Amino acid sequence: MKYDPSAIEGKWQKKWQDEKVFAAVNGDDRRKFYALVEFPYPSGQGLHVGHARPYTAMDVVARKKRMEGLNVLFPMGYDAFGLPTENYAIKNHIHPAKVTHDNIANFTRQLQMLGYSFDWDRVINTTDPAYYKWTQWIFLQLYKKGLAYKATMPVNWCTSCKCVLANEEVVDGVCERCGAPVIRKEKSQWMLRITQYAQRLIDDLDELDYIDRVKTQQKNWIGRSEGAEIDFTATNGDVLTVYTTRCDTLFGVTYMVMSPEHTYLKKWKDQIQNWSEVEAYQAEAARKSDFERSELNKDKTGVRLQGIEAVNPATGKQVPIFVSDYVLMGYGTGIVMGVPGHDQRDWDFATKFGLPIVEVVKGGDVTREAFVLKDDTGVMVNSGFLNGMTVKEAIPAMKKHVEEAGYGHPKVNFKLRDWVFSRQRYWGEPIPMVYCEKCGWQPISEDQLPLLLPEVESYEPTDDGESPISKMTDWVNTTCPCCGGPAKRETDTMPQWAGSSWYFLRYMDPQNPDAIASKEALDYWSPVDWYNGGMEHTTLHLLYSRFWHKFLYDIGVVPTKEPYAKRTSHGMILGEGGEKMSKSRGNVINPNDVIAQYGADTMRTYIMFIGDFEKAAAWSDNAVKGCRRFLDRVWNLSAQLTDSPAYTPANESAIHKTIKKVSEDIEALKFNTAIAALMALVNDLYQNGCSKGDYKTLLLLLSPFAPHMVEELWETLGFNASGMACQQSWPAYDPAKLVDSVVTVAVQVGGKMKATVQVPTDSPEDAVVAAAMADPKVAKAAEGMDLVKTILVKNKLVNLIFKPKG
RNA sequence: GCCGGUGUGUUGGAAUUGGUAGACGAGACGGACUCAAAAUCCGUUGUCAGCGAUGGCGUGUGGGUUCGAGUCCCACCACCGGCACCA
Repeated sequence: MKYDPSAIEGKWQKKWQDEKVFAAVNGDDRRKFYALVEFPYPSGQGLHVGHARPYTAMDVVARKKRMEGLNVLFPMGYDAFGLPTENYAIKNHIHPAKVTHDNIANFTRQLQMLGYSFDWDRVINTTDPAYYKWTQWIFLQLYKKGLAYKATMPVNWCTSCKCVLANEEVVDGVCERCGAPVIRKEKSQWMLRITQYAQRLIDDLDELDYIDRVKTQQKNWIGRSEGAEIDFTATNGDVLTVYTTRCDTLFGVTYMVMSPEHTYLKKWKDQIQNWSEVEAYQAEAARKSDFERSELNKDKTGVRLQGIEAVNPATGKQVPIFVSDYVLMGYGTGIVMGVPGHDQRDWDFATKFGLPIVEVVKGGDVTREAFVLKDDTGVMVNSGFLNGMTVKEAIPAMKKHVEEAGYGHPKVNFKLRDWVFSRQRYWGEPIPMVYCEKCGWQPISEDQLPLLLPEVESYEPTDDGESPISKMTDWVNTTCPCCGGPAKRETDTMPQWAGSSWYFLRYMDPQNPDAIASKEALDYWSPVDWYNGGMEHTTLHLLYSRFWHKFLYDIGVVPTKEPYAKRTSHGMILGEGGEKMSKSRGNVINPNDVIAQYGADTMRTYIMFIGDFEKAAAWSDNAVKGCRRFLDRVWNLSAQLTDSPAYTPANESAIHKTIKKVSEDIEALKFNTAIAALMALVNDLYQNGCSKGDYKTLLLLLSPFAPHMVEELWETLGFNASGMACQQSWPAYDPAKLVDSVVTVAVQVGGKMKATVQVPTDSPEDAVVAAAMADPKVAKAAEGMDLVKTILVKNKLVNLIFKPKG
């Protein structure tokens, strides 16, 4: 019989589902293993090969772990709130809930066609009120602990989505989603105090098994820096606090700079003699987007304040104060001390405005550029009591000094900003807050959850920048939970990232009406043992969900400090020729087409074989054919088996080696070499003949990759007395069988490869050298020479060093 | 500019972590089967020189360490990803 995937794949998918073969069991005695992949956003385009790579990888892991006897939780769900669905709904006048429902049905069908071993009874959907009830509940807990607050501040505003974006969602000055320019806009927003967790989000990375590039990227994003805050005094008596990482250069300060947004400016209005000039500069700065301010305009601009100066606390000298947009209000204190000798930006500014440049660290030429080195090569000069110290000595000395003198203290700063949590859109979780003129913002009572998203006529974003829900006066007008008077509901909704910040917890107990999940379920399954997902989520989803989880830990809801014990990441799948897959390039591969042409098992095997899992890989139709050929060869081999249940002696060592290789490679994400090893084994089995015993092991090793085909063969060959292939124990190897009786040893002469010789395994050095010397090529090289040294690498290599005789 | 990563045949990629470079695929070429094609099966396939056995060269470039370097060290080049006026 010929291998015909279309005839067998549906049959096994149905069987796995009907018999709930992959159900995870809460509280089971077996050791648990929680394998997680990022749940998809159910877009209208359906599943693409980019999903198939991580999903197949973790499916392989999950299937292997089950065969190893573990109680595996491998769930799937849908992260369905968000803009694309809403935009589609607007365009086609279909309710987003309906769009979501249809897209989910399509995704589910596609996922099932690939034969993934998800526990389909645990599917979740972030737009389900029974789910987002708990997203809202978590928000209320954050609010109660003071971690959610409303603030009016300049925010990132996407001009096309007409919506606020988080810093993490702005890429190169444009909206991460739609590519439209992002401008600054003053808006009152719900914010989450992720900055309060900044230090812990860095520290706790140390205990986690995350790949290094994820750790470093998170650390860089959080951006910790150690420095000091130092108080200067203005001539009008106000205190000007600056943040600096180079307090050693305090004697080199020749001016101060304030951000145009600094509140002192308004306060000083009457004392600033050139106020109109300052005001004009402020207005100009406000007009620029952040992008223009940072990217395009590295040329320094600014205005000197007339009438107020600052006093350097170290020297007592007066220095001028400037306003310049190279100082950011959002970092440090919004005021910077200008040290042009040792900071390139300050040097540029000082040069432009003709300010003095004082050298306080020797080693460079401050007339040409700033000297910024922080190592031991620089020695302090022109710096009072610091003179003669290296920079490394001067920094702690100065920190100590400012603290004792009472005008400063050590300070740690982070680049991480608080998380802007409001979106002016319809398709998201309503924020369960009410505004009362008398009582201010009030949380709705928990027994009112879920606060349902109201039906509206139009999902269009409004031109005034308010959510479409704001037009639903019936819903908006409510009573104050505090005083019972008239009040209005918050009409902004939560961002896309809300529902995904805790979804892995819900899988543990997906139907629980009384809690996120039961304590027993949380205790049993926490933490996620292995989480694989895209690098693009490192500073978004991954950071946000760690933050929420730490908060839930603090309030006693979850049992672990961290949600994910292990995090790995896959590379992108590119189109044929190495270009990014996109509709406009017309090089998108649809998994359905691949399944129709070659079968799901070929799709799965190829996507694992395509290359290094962590690196980007280009699709190749020809290489897909190669994987199908491999599966055909496995299938056809079943027609020529010898009857023996034992391993064929000629294959025995190869089989044990393959078991070891495949087992280890799956754990190490080296799926490509695991499959290569299976291919090599099949080549051997064709060469040496294949017994039923040989074949059985081959099938088990192949089963995580090509499960449908393996089950079919398993059944037709009558191996199924003890159940399906996926229910068998994972094959074990015997270390004793890994070694061959004879090994091939490479012979080098002076480090150059000359020959190979066959010797019994573990031969002693003299025997190997003797065998090597017997080789004609080696013998020729040895003519007229003395053997002065030999180096033996057991069972591998021998290197012979000769010297001319005499 | 800063941080991280990568660089190996025609091609996707291997290499037990310092020990036979190019496993396993793809492609190409040759052969078998076939009236023919497809499929399948069997070979060959880094490069240069040579009819040949064989020899030289070869993992981005240049140095170094070592008996031995794709792997370690130094300097550089190219590409990819992240961050970027963060004081």
